[in-house]
Amino acid sequence: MPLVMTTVTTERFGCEGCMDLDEPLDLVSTLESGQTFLWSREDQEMFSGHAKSAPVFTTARVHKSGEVMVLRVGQDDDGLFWESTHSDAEEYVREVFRLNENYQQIHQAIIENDPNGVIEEAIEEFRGLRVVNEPLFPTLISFLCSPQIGVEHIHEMVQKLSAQYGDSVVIAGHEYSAFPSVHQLTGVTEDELKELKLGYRAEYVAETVTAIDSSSLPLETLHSNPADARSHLQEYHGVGPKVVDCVLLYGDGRDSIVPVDTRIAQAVEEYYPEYTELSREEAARELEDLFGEYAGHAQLYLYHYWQATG
DNA sequence: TTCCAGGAAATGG
DNA sequence: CCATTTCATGGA
Repeated sequence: MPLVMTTVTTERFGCEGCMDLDEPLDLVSTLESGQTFLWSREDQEMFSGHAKSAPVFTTARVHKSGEVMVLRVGQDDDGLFWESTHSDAEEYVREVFRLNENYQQIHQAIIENDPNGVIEEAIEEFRGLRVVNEPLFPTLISFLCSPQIGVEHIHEMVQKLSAQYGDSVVIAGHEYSAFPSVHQLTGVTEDELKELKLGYRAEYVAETVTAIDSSSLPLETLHSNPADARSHLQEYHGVGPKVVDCVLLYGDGRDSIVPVDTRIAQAVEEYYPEYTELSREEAARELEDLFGEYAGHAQLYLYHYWQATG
């Protein structure tokens, strides 16, 4: 189990840039609402020369060169700023936050398909909330850890997995760890995972990692087989109907998928009562039919809207 | 102490 | 096939 530990002596990450945003982006609601658990809010000032009122978020992940890339983002009135160990970090930022998407078009599509106007209200209230586009494997393991616990607790588990088994770098005395690869998690026992307080989810993670590792096809091939991605993922121990939908929406860029959890089920009862009698799986497929190509975004706005009102 | 937090597997009808 | 129970953990 190779653990890469690189010490970088520079005070700063070395590279930085900024982007004007065509559409609003709310980092807090986007990164702290249970879509992704790969970013951490850092209690420190914004980097060089920018306002320090807004929160700053940091992640570490494996760069395409194989090195660990640390990436930090923050906002002020001038736009979205980033600093990183790697000069091409903007590509990663654009991918995660879908900065190249036309959000007016996405919003218009789901508003037009909504029979009762809730989605339009939710978009108004949560302007800047976006569906993230994160890597597949970390997203799968994250949501394997998600049943019956809160967002903060899931985040803790994911950060512990990263610190324990992932590659890391040290910058100015702070260690940043990327989420481990399939290979790095292969062979980790259920007991070791329970020491990280995964509880009964340790069994899910251990068995799923083993299954992926021993499969002849890499996990990423799911992206080119969207038709049977759902049934394939659900063969993994611990991956049920809701987890698989989260993985497809947040970890495979499939905008039309509608995960239905307890909160969405409550929102359906309130705003789409014609689906109340259906199972969650059936309701999910009906909502996808209703909202169309960008139904997953409608789900995210509805999730927040119902949290705020209920 | 009890209840709940972005559920899923195992069991019993 | 559907409904019920059980599964660890931490925080309120």
